[in-house]
Amino acid sequence: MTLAEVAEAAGVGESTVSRVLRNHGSFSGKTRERVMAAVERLGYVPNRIAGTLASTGSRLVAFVIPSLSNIVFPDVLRGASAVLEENRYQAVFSVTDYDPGKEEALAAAMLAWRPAAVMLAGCEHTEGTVKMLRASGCRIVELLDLDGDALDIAVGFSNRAAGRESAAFLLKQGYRRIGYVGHDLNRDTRAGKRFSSFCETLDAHDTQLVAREILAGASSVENGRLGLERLLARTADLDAVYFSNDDMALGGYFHCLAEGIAIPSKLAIFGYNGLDIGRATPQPLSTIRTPRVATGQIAAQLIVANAPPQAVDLGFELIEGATA
Amino acid sequence: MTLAEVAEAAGVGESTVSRVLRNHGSFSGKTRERVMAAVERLGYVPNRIAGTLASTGSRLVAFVIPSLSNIVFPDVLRGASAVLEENRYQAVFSVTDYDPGKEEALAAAMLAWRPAAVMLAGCEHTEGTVKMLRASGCRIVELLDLDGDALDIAVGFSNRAAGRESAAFLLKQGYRRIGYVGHDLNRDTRAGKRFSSFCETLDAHDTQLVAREILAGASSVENGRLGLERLLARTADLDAVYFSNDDMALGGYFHCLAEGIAIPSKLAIFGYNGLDIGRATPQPLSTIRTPRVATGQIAAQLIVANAPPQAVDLGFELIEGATA
DNA sequence: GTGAAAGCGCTAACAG
DNA sequence: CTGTTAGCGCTTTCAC
Repeated sequence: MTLAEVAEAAGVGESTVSRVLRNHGSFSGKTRERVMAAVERLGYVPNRIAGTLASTGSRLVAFVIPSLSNIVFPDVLRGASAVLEENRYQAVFSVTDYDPGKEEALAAAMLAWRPAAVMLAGCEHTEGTVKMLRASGCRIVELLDLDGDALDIAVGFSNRAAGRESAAFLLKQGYRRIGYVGHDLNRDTRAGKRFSSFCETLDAHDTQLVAREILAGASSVENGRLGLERLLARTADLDAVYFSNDDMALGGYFHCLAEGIAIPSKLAIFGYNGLDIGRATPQPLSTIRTPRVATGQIAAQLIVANAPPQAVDLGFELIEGATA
Repeated sequence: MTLAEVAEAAGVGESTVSRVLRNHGSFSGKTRERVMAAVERLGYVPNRIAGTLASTGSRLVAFVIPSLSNIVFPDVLRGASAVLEENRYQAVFSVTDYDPGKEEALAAAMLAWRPAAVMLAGCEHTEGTVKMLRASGCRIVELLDLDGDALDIAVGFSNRAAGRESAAFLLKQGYRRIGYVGHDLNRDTRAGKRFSSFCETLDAHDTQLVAREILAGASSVENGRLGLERLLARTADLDAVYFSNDDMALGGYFHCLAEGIAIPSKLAIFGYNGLDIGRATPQPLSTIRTPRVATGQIAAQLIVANAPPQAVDLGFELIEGATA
């Protein structure tokens, strides 16, 4: 079923059908009726592959994301896909597993589809990725990390600022024996940035991080629980623990519940992300809420509008729960 | 940058470049070297849009999923995308928000990209969707619900069986005053199936569901907590509550922790999905673990292998935690 | 307001 | 083993 067949059935030329279907250019009301009737009758579905090839720009938007397990990225996709669908754009994605080499390979594969934009997490990429992206001519959007130079458009917030504010908050609350439980920071560079600026802020207030426990692998509730258990086994006199994110923090929280460790009087817990679940726990989790869905929305809007290069800082919000 | 330019630079014909790049057909080692050198030098990235149009089948796989908030679907995507990436397929997706009408519209939009397969959640679709899908000639994969007639390929398990086994388990454990807390079942038809077969199983054992609380909107931890609170306010003497899924069940669990309701002696809690977080709570959650990632993997494998129509039952596993 | 024709960049016969 | 050629199904001038 092709456009030519529809044209034939409607008794008009191909270009007329094309104009009517895209509602672009001029045609009479009667022509429109006849074309639409034929389309309906034949059950014609335009071929966007052919359309994209023939026209200049595509309406594909490519997402190259580190993970689908970490709810952060589905949240971003969710925000973006709503906007893209409204504007007849199509989202395509692939998952790098936090591997910069894989990111490069997948970005290359994406570019082969000639997307209108490529959206990536963060601003740390291999040289090859950057070069390729730059050469591609398509729009580049870097998400969730404003601590670095943007290639084109960047939407998100500063992870360094998040780490800093977390430290400042814990200090303000009077905690001084602070520990850290995190996941693989080499891969998750945004968590790494939060951690290093957290430590710098402590230093600036003449406080040192007392102990840290870094778990291999991705962040998870189970790793958070295990991490805190290990940390406390080594260092008993902590008064607060900063976690790499809410998943980890929830694990720590559960450990305390299970062991009867009073929160926050005996031990304070602070996370990152502001997941909904943290507001439903017996004690609301103290954390930083990040604009994940909004990041996706804004990023998509900028692409749809073909906005000029820019960095959009959506900020974040410190949530003073009951755990710190 | 086109294939023609590469051919020119390498001093060979276009089809030769095409053959080398796809590693298909025959060519000499020297030709290969020369072509690859030119590709490298020019930074050529093949245009898959053109390639797809010219060849017969595409390597796009379209996912039309209800939600990205419910971790079930990112899990399925995760399993599928790993397999698809290995096989040089590309995943595209859109989100229906559990709206069958939107599913139809989005499926139509997907079909315009002439994907190799369309993957949908469940086997309940509008007549229009079914007709369109059938007419499209592309492979159809229905995921996570085997209780119905499959259009082509189906991968997942029986939600009715899950509801049945959940009820049987609670009865076996001696619970008789059983309640239910769920989210919008009209939209999430799979949760609806679990619930109805849960009730049927109780009936078959001369037990009636004592009370139910259905919350509008999507499942969430907060709704679970709120739902149990409301349910208990109306009906105090329950001994067990079945939740529409683990998110809801965790909310109920948190409510009990917060209110000092002893679990499971005073009230038992049973969920569905087997999320990892349920194993890290102070008491492991009793639930049914579903093969979400595997569903995506198998579905993708069947498409890549161009397998014949079939229904693949991956089953599920009842996890006897400490909450029921 | 409408149609004819020339591509978009690639693949797939088909000769050689 | 390699080059030539004819499309894939659509969009886009450009006449009419």
